[in-house]
Amino acid sequence: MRLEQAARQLEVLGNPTRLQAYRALVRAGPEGLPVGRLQRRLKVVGSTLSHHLRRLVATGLVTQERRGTTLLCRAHYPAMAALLGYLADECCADAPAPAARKPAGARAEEGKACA
Amino acid sequence: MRLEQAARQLEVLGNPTRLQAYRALVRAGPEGLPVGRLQRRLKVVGSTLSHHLRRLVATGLVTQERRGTTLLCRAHYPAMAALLGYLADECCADAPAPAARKPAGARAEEGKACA
DNA sequence: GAACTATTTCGATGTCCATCGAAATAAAAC
DNA sequence: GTTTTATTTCGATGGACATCGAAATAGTTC
Repeated sequence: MRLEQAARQLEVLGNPTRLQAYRALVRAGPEGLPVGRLQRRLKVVGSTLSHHLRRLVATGLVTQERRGTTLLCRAHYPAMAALLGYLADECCADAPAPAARKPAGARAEEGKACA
Repeated sequence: MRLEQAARQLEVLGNPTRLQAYRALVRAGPEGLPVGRLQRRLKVVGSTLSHHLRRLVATGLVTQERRGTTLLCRAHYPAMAALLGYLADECCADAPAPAARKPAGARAEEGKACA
């Protein structure tokens, strides 16, 4: 059921407002950004942003940490790496080898169209 | 408005059935798969699969080509690469350099957390 | 052109989601 | 403890989507 998890994360990233927020966090790096700064940057109503951040956190793409009165948000990079890997890995895994037989134990590298 | 395009593609991939179909095509490699084979593999009603494929094609993630009576579907790898790049690129671009000043013209490589 | 296979379009149904404003909570400052 | 700032929860609204079965279309074969 790994597919379900990936689909959930992709769906969460598939909303323009959420994608914008997530990208801002990715750009911000390990220091992250507080909710308020995100809100001002994206020009979105607070309650709406809160809703979106909740979904990002729920799927493991973003983490939050209290910092006094503000809430610090950070992109969770391992989750991003896993998701990208899920999409890119096994590319052409089922493709018939163009000419040569794949040697046993070797990953099919020939014909990789998504290099 | 490149963000809108990326969000649309992510949202399209964010449905389990569609993600399954897309992954099957990615695995299949450049040869692609006909609709009927996808249908049997995913065990999904024909009309539903047709609906999903239409969305994958509409966002440029999949291409189709008539092959006699069957319709051949292929993952469009440049689109996938562009989407993955959109997510991964500019990681930490806004992050303050930890110690050294970034030399002018050089991309901030230090602190890249998503390597 | 009739029969057959492959795929799509249509119409209907139920569900989930984005967005907002107002009110509620959390934490700090005074 | 009251004021102030930061963020969330609540409730409502309008719109989009997934799924299905039945009927329609495209293309092949006889």
